[in-house]
Amino acid sequence: MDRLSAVMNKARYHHGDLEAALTEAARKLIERDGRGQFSVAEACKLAGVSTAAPYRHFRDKQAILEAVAAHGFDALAERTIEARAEVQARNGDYTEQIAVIGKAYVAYAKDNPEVFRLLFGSNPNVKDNPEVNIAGKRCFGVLIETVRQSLGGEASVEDVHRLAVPLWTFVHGAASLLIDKDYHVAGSTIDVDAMVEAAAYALIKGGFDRIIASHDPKKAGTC
Amino acid sequence: MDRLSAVMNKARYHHGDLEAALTEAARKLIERDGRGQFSVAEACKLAGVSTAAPYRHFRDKQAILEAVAAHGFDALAERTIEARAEVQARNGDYTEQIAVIGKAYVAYAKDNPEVFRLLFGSNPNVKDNPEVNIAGKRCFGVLIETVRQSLGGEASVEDVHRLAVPLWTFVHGAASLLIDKDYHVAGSTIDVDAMVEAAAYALIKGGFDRIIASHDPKKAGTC
DNA sequence: TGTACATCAGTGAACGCGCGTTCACTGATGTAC
DNA sequence: TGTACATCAGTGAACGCGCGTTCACTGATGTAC
Repeated sequence: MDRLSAVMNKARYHHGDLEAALTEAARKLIERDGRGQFSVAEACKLAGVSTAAPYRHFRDKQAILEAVAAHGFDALAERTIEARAEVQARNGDYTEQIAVIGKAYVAYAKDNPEVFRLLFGSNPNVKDNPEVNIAGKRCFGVLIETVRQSLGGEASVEDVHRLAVPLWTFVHGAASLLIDKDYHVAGSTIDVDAMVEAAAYALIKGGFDRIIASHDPKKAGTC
Repeated sequence: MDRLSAVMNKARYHHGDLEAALTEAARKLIERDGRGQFSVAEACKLAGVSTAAPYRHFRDKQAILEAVAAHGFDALAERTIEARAEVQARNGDYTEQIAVIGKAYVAYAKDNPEVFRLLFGSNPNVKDNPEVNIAGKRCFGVLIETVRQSLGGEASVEDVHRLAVPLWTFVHGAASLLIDKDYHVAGSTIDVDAMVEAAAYALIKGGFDRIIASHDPKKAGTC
């Protein structure tokens, strides 16, 4: 009885890991209503605490969003690594590894569209947070690493980026247009997975390096 | 004096074209603060009318956003058409026309990032509005038309889409990553224009059709 | 083992704020005669 | 040309609402003796 009531009081009073619980509640609500509709009060209701409780663990609302974003980047990185590992176990084809990373990226966006928007969109800009920024770099690093291996050990950082950035660009465009339902204007059904795979082959083998190398990367520099 | 005071009274009282003035004010504010921060009250202040005035011309706040979006699609279509016309005047190279449409798309996004997000993002979904939807289709039609010409008169709708959709996908990814400052994680400077041009050539000439044709568009259909 | 006390994660009520929208109204405009 | 009147685009004040955040507080936990 003493022990039981102690446990129940603990359950009622000291949450144990309210920080994690609130982050998860926030993630769920963002995914349900969109990041623009997310409110601290609702996250509190879902976590079963008062509206003042979060401020023991988070600076403000923005800090909660940043925690969700950091976890989101971790989850995205994990999915691409897992997808690549499956291909690695079967064979050593780097192009296939790159294609499967792209498909995993799109699949993550499809499964978590609102968190995906939080990760890559802006306003509020969650990427200024150092932890989020590091998690994002780690994410990009999965592709970078694979592209480097595909080009062989002697490839420079610039060479790796020259291929990795367009690959990312295509895959990100596919994920964005898919979750934002923009492909609807095309009016026809689109097999995004097949398209991503085809684009990976086209960009890698379709002479992309040759063509982009003929341009001076310093003229008209944007971004 | 009678005439002058009449003009001044008119200026003070009957706006003339408050609908257009409010739409423009909304566009400016969205571009300045982001669509999430846009408020009807601020648009009224900028247009110099009371907060009740908009409801003579717009159903609600959402309707104002829809008006901005319809204009945005028109402006985007105009920019791509203009860019294409310049190339058409010089030569008949369809690949160059396609590339320049892509660069115009990215340039529009760079110049109007928040309106671009309004056009292609979601929440609130402005694309359900018929006028916005039609304007969006007209926009996509510029690329479709050019791709059709590049493939020759006998190309089917499916063939045209098979090439146009990946081209759009790449360009949209470039625009998104650029305005959302996501290329920052790459850490290196990126010449987006050169990349878009190179990708257009790679996707058109790099065997894209051949590869994507080897996949069954009906299996694992997404979107 | 028992007691006193510092710590700290919660509560519940309240705040100030900005928002979208509505209301009864006012006065300028256009038209019929 | 002048007058009466319907129309309609504005005003100004107010509403109800949900929000992020703060406050003094309470009571459970962990520790020193």
